[in-house]
Amino acid sequence: MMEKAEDLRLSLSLSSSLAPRTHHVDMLFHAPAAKRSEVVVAADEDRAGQRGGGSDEEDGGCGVDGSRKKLRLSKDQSAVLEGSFREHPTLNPRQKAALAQQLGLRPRQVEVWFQNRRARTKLKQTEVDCEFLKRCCETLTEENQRLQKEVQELRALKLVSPHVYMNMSPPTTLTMCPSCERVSNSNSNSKSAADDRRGAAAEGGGIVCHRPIAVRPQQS
DNA sequence: CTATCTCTGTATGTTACCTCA
DNA sequence: TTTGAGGTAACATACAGAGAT
Repeated sequence: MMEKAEDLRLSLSLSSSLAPRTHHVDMLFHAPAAKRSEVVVAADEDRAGQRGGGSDEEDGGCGVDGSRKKLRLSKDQSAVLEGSFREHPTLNPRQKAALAQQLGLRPRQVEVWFQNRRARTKLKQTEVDCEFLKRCCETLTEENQRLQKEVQELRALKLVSPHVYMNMSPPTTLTMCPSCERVSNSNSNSKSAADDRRGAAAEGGGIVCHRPIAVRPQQS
């Protein structure tokens, strides 16, 4: 694509003329050849853009001193870009060029806008996901506290009045097979939760697969 | 067919600039 | 007028995939 030795020298001099950006130079030394040429092309493209007398030459790209001037996109430009993004979050080269021409921007600017827009979208989604997981966590914590409390109450009841304990209805809406750890709703199947408990107790610890029993504190 | 190289596009993180309270 | 925070355009870097050799 390019003459690499010349390019490397050129890019080094260009980068040193830019604002202090040490790893730019580092990258030119450490990146594979393909990356170096890519960087050079991108840099040249931008400079060509500002030199080239495009419609945005006053505000696009970097100034002659290497400081980068930031273009503020107009409301109309943003609206068009937004609309385009909604239709397709990624652009093919033709769409990019067409959009750039329509908006009076350089294709590179359109490309950058789409990159940043995708990043913003992803960030927003991450925030939403994070909120959702936080709520899940809170719900589970509450549930856990509720169940712990229930366990304590049952332990106390078992000590005070074992007969009541053995004949009471299932204490929770959730049941779990202790061996396979499947959870299901109770109250719907077994003829008697007390039977289950007795059965489990009879089998010395209650390992009865697929036979839902109420979650119980371990016997001590 | 496989390995390697090159190019291109995308994702992600960072920097610099602008606006506004 | 100054200043700090937030938004965002521009840039840096790593990586993946496709095509060529």
